[in-house]
Amino acid sequence: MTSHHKTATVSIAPAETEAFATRLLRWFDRNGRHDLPWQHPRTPYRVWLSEIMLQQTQVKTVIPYFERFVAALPTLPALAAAAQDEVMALWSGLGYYARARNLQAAAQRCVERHDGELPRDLNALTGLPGIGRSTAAAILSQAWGDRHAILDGNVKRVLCRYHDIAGHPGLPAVEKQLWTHAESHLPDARMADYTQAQMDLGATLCTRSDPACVLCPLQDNCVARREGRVAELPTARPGKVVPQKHACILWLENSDGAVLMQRRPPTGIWASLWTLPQAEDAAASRAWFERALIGDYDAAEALPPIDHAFSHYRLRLHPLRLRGIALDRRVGDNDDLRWVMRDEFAGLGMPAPIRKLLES
DNA sequence: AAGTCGGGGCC
DNA sequence: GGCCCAGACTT
Repeated sequence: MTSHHKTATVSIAPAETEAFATRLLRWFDRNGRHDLPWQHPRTPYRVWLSEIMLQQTQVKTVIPYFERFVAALPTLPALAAAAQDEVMALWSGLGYYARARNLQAAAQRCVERHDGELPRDLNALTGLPGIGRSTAAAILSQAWGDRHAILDGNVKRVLCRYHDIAGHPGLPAVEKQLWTHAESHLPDARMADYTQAQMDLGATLCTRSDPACVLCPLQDNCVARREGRVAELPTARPGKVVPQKHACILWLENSDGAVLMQRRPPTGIWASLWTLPQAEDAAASRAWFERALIGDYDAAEALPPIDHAFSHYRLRLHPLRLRGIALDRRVGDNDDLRWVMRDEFAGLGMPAPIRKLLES
């Protein structure tokens, strides 16, 4: 523990509190992002969708997904009424697929209990699946201008530096302290702009590496800047060893050229997505094949392995390709296992590495 | 408090 | 290659 580390008790001078929001808003008017897709029009549904997509995902990545999603499902009731496969297909490639399932479940609950609209209330929003405290605050402030603090990755980074707070921001004790600071800086007006301004500052100036402090509207009061500690804040997440896992996947085609695909279970990795039949090892792969299919397993062509990295483990997929296969009549084509033609791929939610393999 | 959940951007 | 990103949820 270093001497500069702050305790949980904080006190903010009123002048400094005012300076934070005032300077940030003045900077935002000239230098903020005013042309993001969800800002025009800035409806509650579009703000909500953008906030969910932006969880752990950069703006640049989200934009094309957002445009495609709102074009297909332009309103909350449309999302609620859509087929789950359509929602998953629209999300396919974005990752963290629980976000998509929670999004639709929340939409359906809004139709049932909130007259088809997003509730304008922090606790009601937090009670919906996929919406936590920060996302609820971001929705309320941007959609209606309500006065709530957010605390996302951008704000955490800015506040850790501005107040010189050490310790990984994901730790509950540090996070609690950051919430206190975030609440203390709130302006009395312009909440939508203020919320966007914080994110813009974190995304464009107060970046993780090589921040542009000389351009920062908060540089005069930034403690880390004054103390020369900007580069070491926020404190990095403690490292962890990620395990390496393996799996065999079967790329099977029938005489029509259709590919056999399987829907994954509703929980766990790639939940509810369509993927190639997968087994833990070669023996299990062969056993499944011989139980379900008619064909010569030993004639399969081994394709180069595919390496895929998750946050908490690495996966090496070993594909086997085999053509001219038929399903055993006792197994049959059903809701969770079916032959898919190439022109149907776009309509199915598939893990990114599987889609890449099939479309290569 | 720690683990589970993707995929891509960027160094 | 590693680390992180407009986090939430489960255990």
